[in-house]
Amino acid sequence: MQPQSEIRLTPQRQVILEELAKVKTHPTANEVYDMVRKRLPRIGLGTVYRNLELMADNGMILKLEVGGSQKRFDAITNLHYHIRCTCCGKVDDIELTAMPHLDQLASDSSDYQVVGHHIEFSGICATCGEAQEKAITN
Amino acid sequence: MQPQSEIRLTPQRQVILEELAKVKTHPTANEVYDMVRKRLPRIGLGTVYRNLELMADNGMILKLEVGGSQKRFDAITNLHYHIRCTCCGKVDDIELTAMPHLDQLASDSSDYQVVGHHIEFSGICATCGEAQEKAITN
DNA sequence: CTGCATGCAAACCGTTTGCATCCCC
DNA sequence: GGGGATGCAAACGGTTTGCATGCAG
Repeated sequence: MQPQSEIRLTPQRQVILEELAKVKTHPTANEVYDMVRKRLPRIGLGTVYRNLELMADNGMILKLEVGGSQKRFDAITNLHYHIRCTCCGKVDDIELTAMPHLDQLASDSSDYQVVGHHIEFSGICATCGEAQEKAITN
Repeated sequence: MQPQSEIRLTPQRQVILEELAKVKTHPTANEVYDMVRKRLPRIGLGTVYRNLELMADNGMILKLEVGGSQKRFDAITNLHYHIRCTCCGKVDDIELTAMPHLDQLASDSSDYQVVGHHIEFSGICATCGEAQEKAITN
């Protein structure tokens, strides 16, 4: 997770990093692409994918492999957990103290070299919940 | 999670269910397809996808939305956790007592209606670990 | 007879990759 | 001038879907 090797901070990479740090959501690669494109209209989608991947490998950002078909990215790299709306797919942080000791338990009860864990809650977000209620009362 | 509506148990569905129950791994849709095809050579991949989805909606099986690009399916539907090999993608069960109370905590600290959670460990499985060591000592 | 289920193939979507060009060192 | 980075477009892998046919109730 620590930097493997210093990577050159090209304008594209810098903008990707800045835009990612700017939001508290956990955008997909495509959403990052849209954000970045406003500042660098000629950037290619491939470049965004390549650099997100690269920066995740370097520990500069976090690649969230959550449920749903798309990967999401996070500028906050310390251990924290997420909740995903099963309705709209939105992903939010969950304020829950990290439980790094779980890794030890998992290590004891398996023949894996455990490197980490992630907890993903699922639920209905406030927005989708309201929409549902409206649909029912109609 | 409880059965929404009884679904008809066609031969295809029965075979899918049986084959899924037979293995302790967590096969992808394609792996299920391969298993089922040995008994029903003319079954279509679309049918497998449609029925896995349907049976998951009915709570008859579990759809695992773990990291990696593919969904996996599990005949064991009670709450339990998993570990995924970051090297080969294999998914195993982790013997760790379920912590259903986490849902309450998440509920308290968010504006979601929490419906559940899943813990996914990541690590290197025994097979991949050995392969790595061999590669180094060579 | 009607409707759901199937097999098949084409479409789809997110992601990756090959390649020619560009730019920094 | 050389090696990595980029833009672009084509390829890819997993999944979904439309449609004609089949079969159970």
